[in-house]
Amino acid sequence: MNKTSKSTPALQTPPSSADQTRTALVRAALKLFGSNGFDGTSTRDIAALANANIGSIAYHFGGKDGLRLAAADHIVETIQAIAGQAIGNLDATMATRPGPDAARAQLTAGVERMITFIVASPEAGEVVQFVLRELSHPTAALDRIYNGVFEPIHKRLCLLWEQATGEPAESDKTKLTVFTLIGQVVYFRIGREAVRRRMGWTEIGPRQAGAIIEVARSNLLAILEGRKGQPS
Amino acid sequence: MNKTSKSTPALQTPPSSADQTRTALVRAALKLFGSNGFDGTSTRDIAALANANIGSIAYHFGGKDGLRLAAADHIVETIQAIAGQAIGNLDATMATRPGPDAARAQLTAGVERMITFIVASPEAGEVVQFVLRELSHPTAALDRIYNGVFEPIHKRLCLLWEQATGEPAESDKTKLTVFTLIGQVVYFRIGREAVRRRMGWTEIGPRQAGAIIEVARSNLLAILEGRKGQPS
DNA sequence: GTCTATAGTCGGATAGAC
DNA sequence: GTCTATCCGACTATAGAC
Repeated sequence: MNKTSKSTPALQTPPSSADQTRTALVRAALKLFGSNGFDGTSTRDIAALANANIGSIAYHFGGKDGLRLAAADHIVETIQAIAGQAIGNLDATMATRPGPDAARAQLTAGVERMITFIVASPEAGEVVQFVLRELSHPTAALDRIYNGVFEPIHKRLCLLWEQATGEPAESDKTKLTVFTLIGQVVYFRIGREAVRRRMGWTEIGPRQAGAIIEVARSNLLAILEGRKGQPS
Repeated sequence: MNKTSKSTPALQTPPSSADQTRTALVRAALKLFGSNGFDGTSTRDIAALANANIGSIAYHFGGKDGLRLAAADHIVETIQAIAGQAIGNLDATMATRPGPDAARAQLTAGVERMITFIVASPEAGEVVQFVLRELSHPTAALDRIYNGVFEPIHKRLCLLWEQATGEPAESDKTKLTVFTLIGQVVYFRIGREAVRRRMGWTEIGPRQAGAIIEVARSNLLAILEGRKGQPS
């Protein structure tokens, strides 16, 4: 370790040059895996984008597969941080037991934040594409993402749904309904190009995200309203 | 791989004529492109699955890219046939101008048939995955699919929406709403693995599709109801 | 029209210098 | 820990036999 630090080290854990290489490789891998797929990405490209050498991938992660797992873990951390802000965590909900109105407010706020992230954040593109590919061809990386992201967030939303409507959180109907809520949101990322063309938009930025939020919120409220008078 | 195996076709028919070879190659290509992606599919695999030889790809389609275009055209034909049954075509709607109730009935029937195809049909998996990849990295194949499938079907649904709710078909709100309807359906295909795990289902067959249809129909009716009392 | 052989390129993994 | 050189396998495309 000759040069101690290229840039200002963090407060608590000064990143060694090894850690910096690891992080750079994971970020580059996620970007490229998401964009071009696992097979479509060469270790050479990853190393080049991370400003690292090819051998460092084998050294730090054992190989290309190790990088995929590391990218999955990175996604879990990223989404958990965002979802924690957007809809809180499971334990908090169990403890506070918000009333119907509070639960509705949390649902609408959560949907709004989900859209903002998924539609407007450039990072979400890579993440969504990465997860999509894992969903169509599951590897060990999907297990981590499912257990760390899908299941906890979905359970959290089901719980909010129960408190907003009275329908049991773990009933099939509630679970499927929550999936439809998620589906109508993520579609604006995966079908982004079709939406862009059909809407005549040249880009999908914050302004367009606002229009999407309005429609999604309107849908959510209508579905909530319908369920009140129509118990499962 | 014996050259004597002409009597055991992999997909449909013994490749004895040029047209049969073409068709077998397109079907094999769609299946493999959808499953493993364009880059993840080798011309060797395609030829093997179609029981054709590698050289025939260059001969009939000029190369791998030509096969992608041919697969896109095949998708357009397939979906147009299904969508024609499910929601009729544009001209028919313009001519008949169904009332609100008839339009609603057509919408619910259309959503139901869309789900049945997208969720339960094995063929839909290949098609959806193929289109998904085109959406994330558009090529000339997406242009054909967008013009032949996305735009006409979306316009058709928007028209039905107008007749069901009174909201102008080509307003941003209507167009976005129709996208959310589509999104909540296709999610059950692309997020199929996550749905399967969360629901504890071992498969997603007709029975499970029925449960999904119930929820989607319930959502659709609620959104329609909400829009009646809440004009754009 | 169909099939084979081959040329040329690019991929991941590894060994070893520094 | 970092980087280079290299091996070996897999790919597309093409030329030419049948």
